[in-house]
Amino acid sequence: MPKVGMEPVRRQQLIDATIESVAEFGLQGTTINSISKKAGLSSGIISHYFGGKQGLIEATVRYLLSNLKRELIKRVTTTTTPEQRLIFIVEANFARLQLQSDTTKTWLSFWAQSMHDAQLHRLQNVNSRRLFSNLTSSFKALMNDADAKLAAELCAAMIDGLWLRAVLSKSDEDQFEHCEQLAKGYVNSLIKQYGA
Amino acid sequence: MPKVGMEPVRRQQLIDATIESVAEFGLQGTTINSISKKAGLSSGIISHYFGGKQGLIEATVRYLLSNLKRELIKRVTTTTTPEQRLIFIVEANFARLQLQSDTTKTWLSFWAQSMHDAQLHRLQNVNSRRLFSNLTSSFKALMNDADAKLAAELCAAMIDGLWLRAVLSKSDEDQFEHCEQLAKGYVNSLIKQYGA
DNA sequence: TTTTATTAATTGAACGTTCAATAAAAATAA
DNA sequence: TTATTTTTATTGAACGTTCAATTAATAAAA
Repeated sequence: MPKVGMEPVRRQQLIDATIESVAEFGLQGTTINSISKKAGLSSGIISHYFGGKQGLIEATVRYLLSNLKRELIKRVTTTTTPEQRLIFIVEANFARLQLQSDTTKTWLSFWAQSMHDAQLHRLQNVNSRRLFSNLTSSFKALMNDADAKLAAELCAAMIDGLWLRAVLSKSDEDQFEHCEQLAKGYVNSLIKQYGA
Repeated sequence: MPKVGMEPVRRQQLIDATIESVAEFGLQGTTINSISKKAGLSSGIISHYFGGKQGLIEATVRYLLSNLKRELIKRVTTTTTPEQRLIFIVEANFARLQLQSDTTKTWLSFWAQSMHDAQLHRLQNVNSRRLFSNLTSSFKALMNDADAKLAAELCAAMIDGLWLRAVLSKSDEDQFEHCEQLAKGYVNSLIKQYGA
C-alpha cells in the first residue's frame, strides 16, 4: 500500500473529511472515527500527521481561512476600482458557500468553538480584522477616513449578519444568492450615503 | 434536606447553572457534572427534573427565548409609535447581553448546535421569524409593504451581524453599547431612505 | 409510615491516544 | 539482475479516561 510522498495528499484528505464530518455531525459529533471513516483511512493516521484531533481541527480552520483569503486575491488586480473591490469582498465572503456547501455549517461550528479555544479565537480574529481592514481601505478611496471606518464597520456586520441568517435558516443556494445581492446593494447605498 | 415544592426552584437553579457552564466551557465542555457542580446539586437531579442532559439543554434555550420575548413586551405599550417600537426591538435584542454577560456566548453555542439538532433548530427558527415579523409590521406603518419587507430583512441582518461580531471579538460592555447605537442609527437611516 | 427529594455509587458505551506490527517502496549490496 | 536492508506509510487493537444514565440508599417532611 504505502507509496512515498503521501503526506500532502493524506493531509488534504483528512482536512476535507473533517469539513464533511463537522458539517454533518457538528463539532460535538465529530470524532477521530467519523473523520477517518470519511477519509477511508485508519484513526491512527490523524495523530501521525496532525499530532492529534485538536491539531487536525486547527489545520482545517487554517485551510478555510486561507481559502477565503485566496478567493479575494484571485479577484483583485492592480486596475480594480475601489467600488469593484468592495463588490469582490462581498463575493469572496459569500463564496464561503460555493466551494462546498458543507463549509457554511463548518464555519459556524468553528466560530462558536472559538469562544472557548484560545488558538481558534486568534485565527478567527485575524480573519475578522482582515475583512474590516479590507473594507476600510476601499471605502477610504471614496469618502473621508471617519466615514470610511463607520461604513466598514456597518458593512462587515451586514455581510456577517446576512450570511449568518442564511446559514441558520438552512437556506438553499438561491436564498444565498439573494443575500449576496442585498449585501452588494448595501455597499452601494453606503457609497451614495457617504461618498464625496 | 428535602423540602416540598422545590421543583420550580431546582429547575431554575439548573437552568442558570447550564447558562453559566455553557458560557464558560462551551456546549462541548458542558457535562452533567459541570452543571450540577455549579448548581451545588448532584448530577442525578438533572435526569430527575429534565429527563436527561438534552432535556435541560432544551429547557435552557426555551428560557432564553422567552426572556427575549418578555424583554420586548415589557417595553411596548399601546401608545408606542412605530419608530419607538423599532428602537425597542433593537434594545431587546441587545439586552441578550445585559441580563447576564454569560448569555451571549451561550446563545452562540446554541445557534451552532441548532444546525445539527432538529429540536433546537425549530426553537431558533421561531425566534428568528419573530424578529423578522416584528420588524416588518413596524416598518409597514412607515412605508409600503415591499419596502417594509426589504427593510426588515436588512435590519434583522444588521442586528444579528453587529451582535455576532461583538460577541466573537469578546467585546466589553462599552463596545456592545456602541453596536447597539449603530443598529439604532441604521433603523433611522432605513426609515429615511424608504419612509413615505 | 409513607411520600418526596436528593445523593452517592455504579455501569457501560464512547472517546482520543498510543504503540507494536506490518506492508510496500526505496536504497543498497551482491 | 537479484537479494537484502532500510525507510516510509499505515493499521487496528489495547488502554485509560470521561461521560450520561441508572440504581439503590438516605434523609427529611407529611
